[in-house]
Amino acid sequence: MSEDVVADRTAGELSLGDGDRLSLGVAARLSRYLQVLIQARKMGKDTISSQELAEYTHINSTQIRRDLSGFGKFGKRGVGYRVDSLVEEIRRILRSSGQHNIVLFGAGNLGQAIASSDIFADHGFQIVAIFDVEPKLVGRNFGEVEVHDVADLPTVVDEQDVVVGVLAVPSGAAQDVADRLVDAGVKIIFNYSEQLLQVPPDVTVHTSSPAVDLLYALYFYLT
Amino acid sequence: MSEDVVADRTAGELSLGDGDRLSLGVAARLSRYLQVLIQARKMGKDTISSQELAEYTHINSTQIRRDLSGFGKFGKRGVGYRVDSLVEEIRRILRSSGQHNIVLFGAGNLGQAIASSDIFADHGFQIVAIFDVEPKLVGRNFGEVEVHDVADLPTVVDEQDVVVGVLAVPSGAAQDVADRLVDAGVKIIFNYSEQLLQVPPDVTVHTSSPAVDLLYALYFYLT
DNA sequence: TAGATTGTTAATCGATTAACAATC
DNA sequence: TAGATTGTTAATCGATTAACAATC
Repeated sequence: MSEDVVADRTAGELSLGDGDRLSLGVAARLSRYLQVLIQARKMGKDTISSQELAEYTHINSTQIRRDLSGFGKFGKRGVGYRVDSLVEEIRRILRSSGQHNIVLFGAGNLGQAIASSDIFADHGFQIVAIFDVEPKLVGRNFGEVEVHDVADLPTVVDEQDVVVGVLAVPSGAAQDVADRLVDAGVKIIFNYSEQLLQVPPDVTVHTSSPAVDLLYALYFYLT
Repeated sequence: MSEDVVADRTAGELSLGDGDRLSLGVAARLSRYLQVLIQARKMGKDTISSQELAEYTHINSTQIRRDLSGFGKFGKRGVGYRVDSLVEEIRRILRSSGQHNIVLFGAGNLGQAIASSDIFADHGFQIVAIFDVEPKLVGRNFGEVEVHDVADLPTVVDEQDVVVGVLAVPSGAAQDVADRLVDAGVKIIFNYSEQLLQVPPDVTVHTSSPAVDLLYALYFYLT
């Protein structure tokens, strides 16, 4: 099932079933619903109302019902949405039902924290390898993932169909590592450093920015 | 200057100079411009065009010029914006020129990574204390910040005017720590765990969700 | 002058919200 | 039945974009 999506893409297929591409806004919101739903499921919740989803996502409840009803009648009036089935529906819509292999660069504090947590695994992202320039770390394991030598990067990316690279290295090393990831064929870079990265147009960089999020939250507290 | 803002707020003042509150969208975008500008400044850039800002933020360049021109004529035609002065202008608009004291909870891998990095310091957030339930860690220093005993939390929050608490603890401990932070008087919680947190209505929770961001980026890669 | 880039307009599109009938 | 919550409409508001004169 899930491999088909990747296979289709490789084959140049664009229309994968449901027709048109989602708008940026809808895709972003569906992703957030999914996060809350997965967590709610972990907590043993069977059903959830649009109102509850609104509280956790800070998205208006009417907007949530509107977004969901655009794809089908997933809810039950007077009850809410079944958590289980809604997770599956949204995954189907986002084409994220499958497993995706990712690589992690940097085995310092941050890299270890990421490797040991299940934040990525919970959403279908499997870390297949950690890379670090420090030879002493090569061969060690963090959270069941082995640290590999940098030289293995192209092989791993190629053989394991890796599309995403997570960058957990100091700012000074970020551009160099990004270049290596691009050369190896990675198409999405998740940047935990603050460095502004230069990449070719077919590569997407997403920079994590907790302080910016905080600034934003603080503005609304201060006003 | 900057302390006045906080002081005003404490005194219940709402109108701080420029008049109306920004819309959610404008505030979010200005925060992102600021992040890129600060980084660009570090890299020694003097001026930046709306086109360059667009590349780094993924926000349309017309939108950027529009956002900025709403507050004044900050740019120079044919040249772009001066990085230095634009940083100051946006900080003024966002009322974030000052320093804000924050506390960090959790001195594990993630907590140490946060304490040692300057991602928060660069944006005017100073970590005044780290807390951890593990007594062995109390008294140790990470990145010039000392680990305190949990019992000191209320005092630190009160004496240092702490509004923001950063949560870098395992999911299982997150709700308990959130409760402590709320009791101590923290108003904004930055949650790095996946736990869905229950807080009073006057407290804002922001949950970090790298996997969700990735899901979203991947959707646009797959389609 | 020539090239670049801002500031601004106008037109379109999508997001947001309140309200409420349908129905579990 | 009574209460709750969805699905949907209609009306408004803000975001987005192309285009271009102004001007550095």
